[in-house]
Amino acid sequence: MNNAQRGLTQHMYMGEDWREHLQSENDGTMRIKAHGDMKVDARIVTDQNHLAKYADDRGPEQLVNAASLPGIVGEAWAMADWHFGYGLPIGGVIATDTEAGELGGAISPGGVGFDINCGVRVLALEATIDDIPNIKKLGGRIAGRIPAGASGKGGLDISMSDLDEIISGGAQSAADLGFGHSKDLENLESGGRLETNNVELSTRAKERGMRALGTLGSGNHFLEIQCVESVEDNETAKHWGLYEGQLLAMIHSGSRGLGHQVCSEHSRKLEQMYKRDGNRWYNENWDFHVADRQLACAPFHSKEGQQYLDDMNGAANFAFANRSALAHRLREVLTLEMGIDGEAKTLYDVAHNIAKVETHMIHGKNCQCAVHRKGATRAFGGDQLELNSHFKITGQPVLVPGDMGTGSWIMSGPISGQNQAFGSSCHGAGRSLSRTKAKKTIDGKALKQKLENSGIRVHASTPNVLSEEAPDAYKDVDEVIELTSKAGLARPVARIIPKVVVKG
DNA sequence: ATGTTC
Repeated sequence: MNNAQRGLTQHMYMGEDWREHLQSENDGTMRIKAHGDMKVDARIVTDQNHLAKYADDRGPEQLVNAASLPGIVGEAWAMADWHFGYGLPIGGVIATDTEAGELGGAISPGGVGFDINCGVRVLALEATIDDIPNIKKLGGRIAGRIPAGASGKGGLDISMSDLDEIISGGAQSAADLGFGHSKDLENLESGGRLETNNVELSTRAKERGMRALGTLGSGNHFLEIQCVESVEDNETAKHWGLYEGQLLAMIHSGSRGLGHQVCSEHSRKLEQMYKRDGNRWYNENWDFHVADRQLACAPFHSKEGQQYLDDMNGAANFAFANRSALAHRLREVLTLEMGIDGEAKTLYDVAHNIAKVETHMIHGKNCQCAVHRKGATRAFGGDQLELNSHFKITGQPVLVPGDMGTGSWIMSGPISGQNQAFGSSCHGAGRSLSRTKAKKTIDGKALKQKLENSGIRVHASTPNVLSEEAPDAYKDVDEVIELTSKAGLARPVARIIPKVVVKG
């Protein structure tokens, strides 16, 4: 039985009761007042109109379930691109008090997701579209250099000791191995490295990692050469060196099979530690109840909680190194084709599937939290100590991929202070059609032709991935950005359109 | 998301 099937047979939902507890906040969000087992209110970045469009999506039920997690604080959030996921909806943000109860509040693999440290890196080129002599040729060269798809071929040749270095050292280790510049590091979330104490990855997880460094993966992962279409915030764009007509490269990838293996093993182990108790699930060692077995969790300070945190951080480090390796491969092509390699500077690199220990103000008091962001981008204010001082007067760049036909956005966190969603923002447009439904209804070949007619070069490993990832399979990214902005989570800086799309 | 089923 795979994870999805295991989940489907064992989860338990609270149904549609939440609709009776729903109220509009008229600030780009709606609130579900705590009821039943909920310990906190839930907030969805949406409005009546937007919510009605996705009435079939069971994400809000999952958010209600998450609001009963042990040690949860503040509110359980869903970003504007939310949709149904494993346990917690994609777009979910939950924070638990690491010091709640005897061993601390919950840390949950399902609250992070399978692709640990899936994230986005943007490189800013010192070039415009007119500087590319032959975009078709460039697209072909990039597609030839960047392995994409589920084949698992084309990873960089590394030794087991290289892999161990990467798991503990992240992007720094990738730079040491010759993949990427060390000057990029200050523009990566957490410097491209999360602290690990005692990572114990399985042989299988490591085997999957050995083959995958420098590969894009499939599904919604991509590499795009993009063009800044419009600047919405002149001052911020100028400070970041962005201008209309400029070329960017956006890399969207994660920890590949290694992270998937880590999530599978920990969620499986924890799920087995919960037994049915009425319509909930119970672990008597920790006296923890969860509404959905897919939200199986351990206390933050328990052996199991700390081991997940360590292994997750190791997988996150692999993902940072993977995006470094992908950027390195891209720079090699740009050098060859355009002679502009080293000038492709890293604007930023940010995770959108991760749990991090952060301090946040809860009811007027500082609280150390395990912030789970699952399909949610960190969006820190400029005064947060972790950020490169370059972002002090703007806030952190928030990189939001849209879909391959419409465009993407670069936003910014607040100039100072933290937003109300634990310093988080949306991570994309959000799916509106399931992969299965998209495959059935969208003709991949016709879509490729349509995109190419509108000036977008598309390289995809299979026609199916085009159907699954078609613009029509996604929500309207501009509407998602507008709601995010209205809720005060992040502010739009620039809208970006694709020129070359490489997809798995 | 995923060597797309342990």
